[in-house]
Amino acid sequence: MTVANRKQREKEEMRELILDASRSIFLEKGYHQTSIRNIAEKIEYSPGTIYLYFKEKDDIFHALHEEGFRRLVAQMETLQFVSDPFERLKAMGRIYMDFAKNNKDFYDLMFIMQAPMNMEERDKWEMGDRTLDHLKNVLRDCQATGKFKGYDVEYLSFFIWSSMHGMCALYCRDRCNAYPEEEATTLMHKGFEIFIDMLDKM
Amino acid sequence: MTVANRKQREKEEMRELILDASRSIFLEKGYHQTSIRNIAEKIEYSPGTIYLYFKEKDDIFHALHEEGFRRLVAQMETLQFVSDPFERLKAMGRIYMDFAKNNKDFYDLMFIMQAPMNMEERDKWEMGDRTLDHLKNVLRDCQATGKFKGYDVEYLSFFIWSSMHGMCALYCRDRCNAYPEEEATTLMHKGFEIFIDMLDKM
DNA sequence: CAAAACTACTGAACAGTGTTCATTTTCCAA
DNA sequence: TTGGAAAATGAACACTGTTCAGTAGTTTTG
Repeated sequence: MTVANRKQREKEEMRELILDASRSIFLEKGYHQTSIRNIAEKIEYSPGTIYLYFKEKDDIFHALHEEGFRRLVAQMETLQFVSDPFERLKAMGRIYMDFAKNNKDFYDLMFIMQAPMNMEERDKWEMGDRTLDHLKNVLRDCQATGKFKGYDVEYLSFFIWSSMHGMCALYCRDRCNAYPEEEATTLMHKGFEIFIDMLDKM
Repeated sequence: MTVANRKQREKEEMRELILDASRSIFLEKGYHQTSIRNIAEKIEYSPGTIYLYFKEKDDIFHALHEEGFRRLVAQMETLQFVSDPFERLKAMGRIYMDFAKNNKDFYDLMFIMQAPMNMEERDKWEMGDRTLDHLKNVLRDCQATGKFKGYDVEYLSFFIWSSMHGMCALYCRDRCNAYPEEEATTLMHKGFEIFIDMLDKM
């Protein structure tokens, strides 16, 4: 049994080794430079070996994608200390946007790229679902205080997520250049302010 | 002179031929299947020939990207018949969203992909700028009627664009699957309704 | 302990990618 | 008709993801 256990653990360690290498290349040189051969070279194994631990390249990115969600969920942890529902919603938005600003590549991988989405249906979005459920719950809490009365939480959550994602996606994909006079982060900050203002008046 | 003219015209025709082939492969099989060799085969020329008309592959996608903007601007034409500024803003949003729904791949190319953005600075976004200016003008018209009082048009336009883009981007990149119970187009429609509702109360 | 079985790993091979460039073909004016 | 310019070619280069026959190392069995 102990042998099987060690094997199991070694398998896990190897996966982690591959993921570490992949993450570091991905964050340093971007998605397209993160090739199987580059990863293999970094961990000093042959390219074929990687396929003994991941079915295909996108599997690696799916794993990193999940890691991204774990990071985001971790950032959201502090929300439990914000008692007022609407304040919690605002804080949630701020955390979401800061995450995109500080983890551009992870955000891209999680919410924009197709690569990690080409998976079997199972646990495709387990982590994403958790975050979304979190948002829906905050909205329901808001509704309990009389805010957002009459709105369907499904659609309202989609709209709020979209508004935040829109700013983050324009940021990640360099469309903020459409405002050459403005700093991208300023646009996001001011955009967020307007959004909050708007939700307030709702 | 006539010979030079013809040469010029033939050059233009060849570019158009390449773009037609590229567009048809792009719309049928997606970005990654649109390879130089596939395009070359379709127009029955060798791969090298394409480089006599486009400096690099992304040049082709930049051209298609601009074509997308011309299509969108064409759709926006009808807006001139909507006299009320706020109604015009709403109509603009509807047109924008319908464009994304009906031209998913073009929308992706225009607002999400990096490919056509890797260009020299010149005329990178000439068409995009025009659309954005259009939005800003509509917002200024709204302000002239007392709506959106006190908001900076720069930031307000960014926020409004972001909200619309967010829904369209989640749609294009299959993140609407986060709502397995809902049809993606329903989400967009309902999301847009909430957005309008919100702008109304602003 | 030796042989057989199993596992981990390799790296060449396949089919594809964007891009370049010496060579050939085509065109047109003198 | 000929010579020079313009246009087109396709092989070559350096990559990509992925597969798989073969090898090396470890474990189990006789």
